[in-house]
Amino acid sequence: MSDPFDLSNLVDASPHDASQGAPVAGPPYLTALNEAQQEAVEAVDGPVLVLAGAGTGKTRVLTTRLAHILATGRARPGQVLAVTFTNKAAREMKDRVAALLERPVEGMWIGTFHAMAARILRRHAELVGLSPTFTILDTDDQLRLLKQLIAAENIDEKRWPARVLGGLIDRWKNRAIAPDQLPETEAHAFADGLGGRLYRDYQARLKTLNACDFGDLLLHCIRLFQTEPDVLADYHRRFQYLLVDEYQDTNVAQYLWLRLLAQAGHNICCVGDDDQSIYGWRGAEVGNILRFEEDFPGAKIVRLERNYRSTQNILTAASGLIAANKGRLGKTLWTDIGEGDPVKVQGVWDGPEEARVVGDEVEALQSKKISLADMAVLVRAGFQTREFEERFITLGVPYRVIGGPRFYERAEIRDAMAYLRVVAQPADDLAFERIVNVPARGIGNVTLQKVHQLARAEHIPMTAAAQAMVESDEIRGKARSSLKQLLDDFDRWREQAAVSSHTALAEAVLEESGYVAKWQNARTPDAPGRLENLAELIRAMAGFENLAGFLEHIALVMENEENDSEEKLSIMTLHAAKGLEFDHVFLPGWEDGIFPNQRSLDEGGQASLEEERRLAYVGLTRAKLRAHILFASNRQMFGQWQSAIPSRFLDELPEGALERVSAQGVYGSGSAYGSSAQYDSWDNEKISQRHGPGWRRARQRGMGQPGFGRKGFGEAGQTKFIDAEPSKVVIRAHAVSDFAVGERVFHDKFGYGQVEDVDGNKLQVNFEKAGTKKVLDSFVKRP
DNA sequence: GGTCGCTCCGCCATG
DNA sequence: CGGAGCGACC
Repeated sequence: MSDPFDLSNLVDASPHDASQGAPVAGPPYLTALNEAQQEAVEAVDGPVLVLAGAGTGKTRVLTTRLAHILATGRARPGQVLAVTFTNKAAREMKDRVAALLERPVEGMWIGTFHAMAARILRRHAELVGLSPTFTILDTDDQLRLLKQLIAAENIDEKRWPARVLGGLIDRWKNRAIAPDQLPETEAHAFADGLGGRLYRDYQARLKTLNACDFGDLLLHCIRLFQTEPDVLADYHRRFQYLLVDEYQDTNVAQYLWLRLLAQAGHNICCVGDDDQSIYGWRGAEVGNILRFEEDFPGAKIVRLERNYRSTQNILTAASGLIAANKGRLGKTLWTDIGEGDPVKVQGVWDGPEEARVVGDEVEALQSKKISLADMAVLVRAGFQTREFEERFITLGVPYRVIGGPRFYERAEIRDAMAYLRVVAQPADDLAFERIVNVPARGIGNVTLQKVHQLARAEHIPMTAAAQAMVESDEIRGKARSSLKQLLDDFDRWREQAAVSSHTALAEAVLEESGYVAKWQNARTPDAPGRLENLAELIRAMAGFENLAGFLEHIALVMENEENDSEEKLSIMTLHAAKGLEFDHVFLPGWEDGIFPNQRSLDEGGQASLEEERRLAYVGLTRAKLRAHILFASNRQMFGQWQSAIPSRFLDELPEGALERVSAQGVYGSGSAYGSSAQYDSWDNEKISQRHGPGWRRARQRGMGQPGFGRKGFGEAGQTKFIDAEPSKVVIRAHAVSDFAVGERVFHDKFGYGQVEDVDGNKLQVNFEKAGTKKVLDSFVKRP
């Protein structure tokens, strides 16, 4: 056989000429790229920032660049490090590089930041005080640990919830702040100043448990690089080329990690789009991408602005929207795909109606032989998926929710994993606690507390403490015999682990522990599904060499894998949709409070509003052929009806790229609310004919949009227009309600109430039955 | 120790 | 409204 990595077939006679810009016909994979893309691929030496707008072939550039580096012999697969944010992106990159090279790629370091950091950390765990078998805790383990610590400090967990502390620690770690570096002011953010101490306690506990949380994977790695120059130098030699996807989403820790690795060769290529930075809430620093040239002097910047994905109307709408943001690097996307259909903006009565409209349209598309795989519903928040699921179930439309509960988050999987973790690592107290009485074997809270106490006092793992207590007389009766049985079982499984395969071991553990029997005997309807999941777990294990490798995979990678190939419509959050594209995209819930999200606005102000706007931009630019935005007048939240106001983003969309569609009485005519008009005008075609073209004509005459959205609300409102800067017109500030504070009003849904505050055309009304709510003045009338 | 039913709280996005 | 968590009761 020839060299297993002989790539000469991919490269023309003189491979290195490509970098010299010699006018030879490049390798075939290069000629398929446009000029900017080629530039990004061929600039292999020195730092490069590729500003890749949505749909400009970013992934193609990344993968081609990787293939190019390998094919020209600049590096062997093991000398390239490529990091992404999601497992999906990593997988795609692997697959596409393999496709380009026409062979599977092995030995390449392609994966998420966390997976790559974990891989490095495993090799040098002792240097940061861990053993190489360290456990990676997920959020659930983390939470239980924090609860214990909070209880140990006699802090009221009701007042200072563990999840809040978890969130704080997470943010500190995103910013690479160790407990001893925590500023006093930050420590005070939790339990009157105990935050810092709890953070320290937590890190100490992790160490005794030989465990890491997600943030630690990067932080330990950074510390390793900083304190062990030899190790770092080794990685400098190893990684000749670095590639970073979605650079705009890197946080401080990831940035430091990258900088340390890129210190030597500077062959770093970062790809990103500041307009798609949507992870500020988890510590992403847009500053990283804006600062790239300073960080890497002499960096080459390549802009990808030719969009291959969307129609001109979609791009116009998206560009118009994002133009309202400040502090952008600035890009102008263009396409020659053609104008396409206008972006549809539709107001509906309420949430169920919204789902119905989308469902109807999906069926209409289906009847035109359009595949469900080419359609997606993109929502702002997870809870919004429900109404669509219900509707699609009713209609019999196959769908999948992407990013729902993960496989490994299911209780039965976590239980099974806990057993295996204790086998692999006896010091894993969290896992031990989880399964010590699952299935129930008479080891109650009292026994557990005793074990806990001894373990703490002696600084030994709980399994060791339990062993000691079984041998002494401290525990009696059933608890003692059960505990002894369990510990003996673990001893036996550990012996077996040395001799049999990990799948056989897992089967034995689940069987002999009585865990399978627990579900077999359960008479609940979910039991068969859980058993099936356990079987799936064993099947998934078969693909791994050993138990350790599998546990790592589960902790970092495992996703809900659908093995059926049926075409389905996708429902997912906007965050999950980044990087994807669909012919037909539905964007429901464009209402102030939902999108932009109120909590985001409350916490982050202007910066958050801009991030929300980028999210809207991401949503629109997922669409290839058609985008359909919806908003509802009434929305049920926490089981209560709320009236809703159209998203301010709707005002920012350039009119020329839109088709506004709205049922009369829903939005548009203040007086029609509550009249019969709303019931007879659901037919979209009819409404469109009746109102849509009229609005567009009106707009073209420079008249604004009578009868639509905020701008038209309230007959008393004065609509002003500033021609020079249409996108900056703040009409709502001028729309003044003629209701006065103190006035008694009537609302169809909420009944009678008293006006407490007037803000433009928005009223704050204290309703007698429904309490204080914000409503638009057009929704109430004088009694 | 397990189960039922009550209360409370959330619904922003993630590896 | 729905799920988690907790106390009362079996």
